[in-house]
Amino acid sequence: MARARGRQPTFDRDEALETALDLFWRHGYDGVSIADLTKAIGIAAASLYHAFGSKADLYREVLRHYRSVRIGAKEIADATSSYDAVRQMLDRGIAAVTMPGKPLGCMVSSGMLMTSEENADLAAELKAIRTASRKALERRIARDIKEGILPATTNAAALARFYMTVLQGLSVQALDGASAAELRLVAASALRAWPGAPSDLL
Amino acid sequence: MARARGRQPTFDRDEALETALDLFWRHGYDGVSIADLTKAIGIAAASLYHAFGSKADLYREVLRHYRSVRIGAKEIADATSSYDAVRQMLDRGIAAVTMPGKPLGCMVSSGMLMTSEENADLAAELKAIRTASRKALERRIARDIKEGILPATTNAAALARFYMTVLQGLSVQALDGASAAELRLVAASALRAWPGAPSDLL
DNA sequence: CTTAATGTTTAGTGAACACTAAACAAATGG
DNA sequence: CCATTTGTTTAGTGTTCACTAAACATTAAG
Repeated sequence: MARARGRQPTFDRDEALETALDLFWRHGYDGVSIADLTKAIGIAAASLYHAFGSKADLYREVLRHYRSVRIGAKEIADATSSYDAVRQMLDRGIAAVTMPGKPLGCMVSSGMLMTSEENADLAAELKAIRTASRKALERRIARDIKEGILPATTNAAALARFYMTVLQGLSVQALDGASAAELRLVAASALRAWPGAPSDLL
Repeated sequence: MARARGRQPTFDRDEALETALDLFWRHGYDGVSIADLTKAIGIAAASLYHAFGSKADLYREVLRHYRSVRIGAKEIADATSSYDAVRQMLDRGIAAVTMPGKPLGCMVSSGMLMTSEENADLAAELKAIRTASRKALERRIARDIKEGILPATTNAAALARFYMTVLQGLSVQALDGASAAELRLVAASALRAWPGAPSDLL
């Protein structure tokens, strides 16, 4: 496999994606302009379009890169138990929304929640990602119910939705300045609602 | 008190605020343009500026109107118990984010979470509202601890933050299409984490 | 009726928006 | 060297952005 034929790019595509990730993560899709991106990356607008297609396509690629580093449907399905899946999801979620040197919050949990109709397609893609995670958790919980690990009276859909609710709320809390330690206490509270979790009083 | 001196407005100011509320609620601050507002209200841009000052000022007034109809720091402080405050907060929150005929989600919980730096001041005002609610709940819980209603080992700050986290997550879930009934099950799960709540297994 | 006050409209401001045509630059293959 | 391929730049496109100056319209006070 020889080198590509034409002129070589003057910028590192992965570095540019990281730069775009930082901007989109920090300011959201609407809050970042093409001018912001080209200035931060250090290229002309035409180069950015040549490399990434459009602003929406760049956002999609940034989002794919962002998601590849964190826990998703696959990790949930592969967890040793649904309780462990939830614990891991919350732990990793907290780490993700409070990473030092990175923007606060989560691009998926807090991204494009309210946006114009012209960006409705991108918002729908984010919503689909959130829904897929919830469904994966629901399936993992249902499996534990079928295997008798969780009581038969457990409502898998409701329990999965509850922990997704907490996860999404954690992103808002991080954006409002909560530390990882404070969020771990929140996660601990949430885990007290797990079916069969010990009550500390009475 | 006689009538005002000059020409009478041709539009109802409260109706205009309601229209602006619907737009901002549905599409967020960035997702609504002055052109959107003037078209929906049915007035020229100059009239809107004459009546409301600026887009940011209009948003502030819309937000004040929006908040006046829902539970805030005062209702939390006046609740008969911190548990009741939390239960009411979740119940009313669910009703607010799933009101038929109204936009989904909550302007405060899901508003301006990621925005450009030029709107950082508005985002900070929303953050301040969220923080004030959390602090009010924390004080209400601390009072119940001091009065012996809650165990002395209870962490008021952590518990308040947990239920604010759930409340903010509920808004995302509503935006993603969850029904009020589904969200009530989420709230029920969350209340199982209350100190001394009965565990349904062992 | 005149004056003052207030709200309206038309018609615009300059700036920023996402995006692109066209020419130039640098690389490989023959 | 020449052709081809690819990425670059400059210099724009038309549109939309939030916002406003100035003239006109309607009201009450004097």
